Amino acid sequence: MPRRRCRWRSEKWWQGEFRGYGYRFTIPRQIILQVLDESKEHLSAEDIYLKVHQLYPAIGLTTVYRTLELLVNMGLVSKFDFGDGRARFELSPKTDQVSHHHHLICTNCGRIIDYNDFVKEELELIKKIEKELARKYSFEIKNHNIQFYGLCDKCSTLKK
Amino acid sequence: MPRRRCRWRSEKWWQGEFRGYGYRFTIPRQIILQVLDESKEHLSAEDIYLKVHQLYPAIGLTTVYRTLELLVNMGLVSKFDFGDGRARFELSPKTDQVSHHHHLICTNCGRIIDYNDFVKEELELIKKIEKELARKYSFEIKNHNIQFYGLCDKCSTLKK
DNA sequence: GAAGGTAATAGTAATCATTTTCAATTACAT
DNA sequence: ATGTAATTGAAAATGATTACTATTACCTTC
Ligand SMILES: [Mn+2]
Ligand SMILES: [Mn+2]
Ligand SMILES: [Zn+2]
Ligand SMILES: [Zn+2]
Repeated sequence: MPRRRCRWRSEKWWQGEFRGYGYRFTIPRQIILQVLDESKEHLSAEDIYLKVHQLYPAIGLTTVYRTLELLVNMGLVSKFDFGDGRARFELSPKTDQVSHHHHLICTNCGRIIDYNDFVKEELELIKKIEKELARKYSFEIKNHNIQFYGLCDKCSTLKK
Repeated sequence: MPRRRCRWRSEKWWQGEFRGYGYRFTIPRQIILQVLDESKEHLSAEDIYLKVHQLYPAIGLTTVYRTLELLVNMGLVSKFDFGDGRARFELSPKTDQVSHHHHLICTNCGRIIDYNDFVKEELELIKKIEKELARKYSFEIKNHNIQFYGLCDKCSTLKK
């Protein structure tokens, strides 16, 4: 019978990331990562704050913003703008079970659909583009953002 | 010798668009379009306001915002978010001499590079994706947004 | 061409996501 | 256990965008 390590909050692998960067692995940071890890949605800073607040009411909104910025810089979290005036966050693909995907955004109801059907082909093209642009513009690509805007099934039929 | 039509402000073709929609082609709208037409940059609402203000000081910032929203809805203008907290605008590709292009964004200095080297290939892939996603998710794609983040030549060498 | 009705406008105030400030607390190497 | 720099939370500031309201421009009808 495997001995279960006694731990109040699960010690995910990313604790090591923090140490590597010389950052402290504090309770707010743990909780915020936990919340991100447990959600499949595209949470805003305030969404995250509210969930965090349930687990640990002492944590302030400012800390959520600060931590998210840190996590984005560390590459653990991706930040998106879906056009509704607030930033959205999700755990980065490499981070976990989450696979690399892109987004469909309904401009009517705001629904976000993750898709990764074509991500492989997209990534191939991107890799090619990346090389050429690096040569032509001496531009060092670190990241990309691909999203499609339109109408989801419900909104599409509704408009007819 | 071609007779030059006497006109104070050039009557661009988009005047027709307005009438088609049942909108008035007012002076603020003309000036704002003119400013967009004459600029190759990616202007924020305030950038536009300042330029407009030089030509026609009576026009207010609110009108700039309202007009931009209208123009975006009409499809004459494209709105972008390059991550610096303010929206950026440019005349839509179909509109004019402007060709369809995508953007490279330097995350260090904020420089924006237009490129259209691969846009053709990208658009082919997009068209394909579009069809499949429309089938699979019943999602009606109207628009897309592709941008690359990284370091421009200057910032790239600076960091070494 | 004048009156009436509606769309559009300018200036102001309000909103709201995000940052900044700063004193108090905490993690953690010693 | 202690010292110290990193981190935090509350409050205030910021800054882009939007809402409100009175005024104006434009178009239609007489
Ligand atoms: Mn997603
Ligand atoms: Mn451009
Ligand atoms: Zn929808
Ligand atoms: Zn740069």
